[in-house]
Amino acid sequence: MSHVAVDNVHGLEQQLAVLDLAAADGPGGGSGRRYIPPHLRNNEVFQNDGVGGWDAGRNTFVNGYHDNRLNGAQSFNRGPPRMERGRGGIGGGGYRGNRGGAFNPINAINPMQPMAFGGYENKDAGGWNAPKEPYGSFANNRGKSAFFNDRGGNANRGRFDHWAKQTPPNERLEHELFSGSNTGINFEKYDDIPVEATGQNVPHHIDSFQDIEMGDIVMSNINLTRYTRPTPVQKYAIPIIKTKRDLMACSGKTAAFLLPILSQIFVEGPGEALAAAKASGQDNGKYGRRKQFPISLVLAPTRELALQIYDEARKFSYRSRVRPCVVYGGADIGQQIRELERGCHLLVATPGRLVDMMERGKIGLDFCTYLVLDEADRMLDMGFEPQIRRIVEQDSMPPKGLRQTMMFSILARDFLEDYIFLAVGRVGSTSENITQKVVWVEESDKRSFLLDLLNATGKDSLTLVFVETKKGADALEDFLYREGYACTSIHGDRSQRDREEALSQFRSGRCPILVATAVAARGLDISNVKHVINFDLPSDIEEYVHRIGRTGRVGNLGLATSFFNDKNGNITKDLLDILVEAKQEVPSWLESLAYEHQHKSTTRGRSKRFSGGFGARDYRQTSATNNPGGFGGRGGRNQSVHGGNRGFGGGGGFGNFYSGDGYGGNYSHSQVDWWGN
DNA sequence: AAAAAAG
Repeated sequence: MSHVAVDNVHGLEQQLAVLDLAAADGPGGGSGRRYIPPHLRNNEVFQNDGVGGWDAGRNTFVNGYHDNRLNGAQSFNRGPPRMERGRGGIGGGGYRGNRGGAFNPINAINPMQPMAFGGYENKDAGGWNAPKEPYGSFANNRGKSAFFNDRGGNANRGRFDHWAKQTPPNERLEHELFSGSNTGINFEKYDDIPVEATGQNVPHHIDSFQDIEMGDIVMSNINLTRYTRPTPVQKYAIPIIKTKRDLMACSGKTAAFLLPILSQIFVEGPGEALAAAKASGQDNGKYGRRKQFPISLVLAPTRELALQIYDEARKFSYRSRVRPCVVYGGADIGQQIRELERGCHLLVATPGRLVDMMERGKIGLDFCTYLVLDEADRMLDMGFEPQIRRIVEQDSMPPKGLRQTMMFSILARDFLEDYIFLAVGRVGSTSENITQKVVWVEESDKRSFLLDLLNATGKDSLTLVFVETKKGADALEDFLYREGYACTSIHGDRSQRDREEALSQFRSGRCPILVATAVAARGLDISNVKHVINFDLPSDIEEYVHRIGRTGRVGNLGLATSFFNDKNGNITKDLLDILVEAKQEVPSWLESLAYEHQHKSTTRGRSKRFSGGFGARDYRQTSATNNPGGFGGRGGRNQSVHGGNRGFGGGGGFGNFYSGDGYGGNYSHSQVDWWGN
């Protein structure tokens, strides 16, 4: 049980200190001279249309949600969601509420600053624009009273400020949540990671968690998790999200979005969502009781990842009134429904189960103003597009611009509005803290080669073995088991219970060898994986990068060994690129193979997802065209720009994204996978 | 010739 003194002295001065107020042309500025990456150019915000998004409907807010749901077409009339209200800044508009205002020089002042003038004099804007920062010095009372006045006398509304107060500690829960600590993290490595943010009015990044006011609850939980300093993504993402901007980032640690979202929820309270949930509780509809209206939704591609995010959310919402929930397939839905019914403010979900829940009337997204798509590219690859559109666009979720959307991948800008693009160099993928080895191993030799590797590995270090098929995973696990190794496996044909059991046995070290399919490649954060073995190489380089990213986490050293043979021709070139980029040893045979392969294959098609209307192609085509400055391109080398998660070379800056030598030659990724998809 | 996710 630890007590954390949160030093509120940091408030405004600290924030001002980190703001680059003087530099209108700097990262915080909005000068027209600033480079606007092509993927942002068509954004309506830059077209100065001066039409205020929901302004038209602003006065028609009717202090309730029932009305809105009946006339779905007029969703703008439901009144601005929470995030719009405090949008403040000076000069009234607030960033999104006044699109033309993006070019107003006054907005060059960083919106992160909790300014309290502006919204007040404007009667019309009053309630929404008045900051309600309980932490911001002078914003306090005025902001709140304006808020209350505007809302009328709904009793529920008045309670929101309690959400910023810590609830009493619970020793047992605290131990459960925080005892598995992260140890041995080499944070120094982080400081080398380059980050580039593009977009209008990019808030200044923070250098420590104390640099931005996140409130007692969040700060206390940060301390309990022993996160000493923010990762590069967090340094940038936290202020961006706190200033209510949409965000697209190549990679993200869960905390990069959870911390600022929770912090905002604590500040702003449940708003309509609470009222709606309460009303729903009294309304025994067709499907029974209680529809929940989460304030924030996090979508993830795999069940295990959803679970992991949920676990993090539980930590960061400890001692608060926010109740996180998770829903995913393969588990008892009744149990999940009962959990939901106990209250759900932040929902983590896999798409399929969420749609199910929505259809059962258990979840309403009407007041979901924070949407996170984790591993969005992966979800689209996996064919979740219809379900995601169903969730995001074809139901009651506030439209973009009225909600805040954070996406960790570079696809699907359909869902974003006036966003900031964060390009973050990777830690622990192709960076130098992973030693990547590629060895030529014929199919028939793989097993014995694997045994050699396992024998050479220390008994207590974790080894993750990737195979390409579920069948292959079972077979290899059997084999290893018969050979006397403590191992387990995870793949999509195993029951959810077995999957979770396998993961926990692996994590705990009871089974230090895990044989896995792609299900375990992304996002899973298992500390202490010393060795990733690609028993079968994937056909997609992105998948490769994610797999090896399971080792060398958070600055630790890791080893990745890949078995290569003539079945892996399709990945040769990209693999070579990755090795070079990460300054790894390149076997000479791989180099010559890549050369041959390049001259063999002539026309390459595009994979499905490039034609999916998500703007992905636009981005990819253009992303390599310009170097926004500061991170010199590498010129000459033909880097693949494929895949948002292929950040930037370990120490090499931003070469492969903004190669500076034009689009054409950079587009080298094999667009057709092994199965011609 | 596959994996993932709803059941």
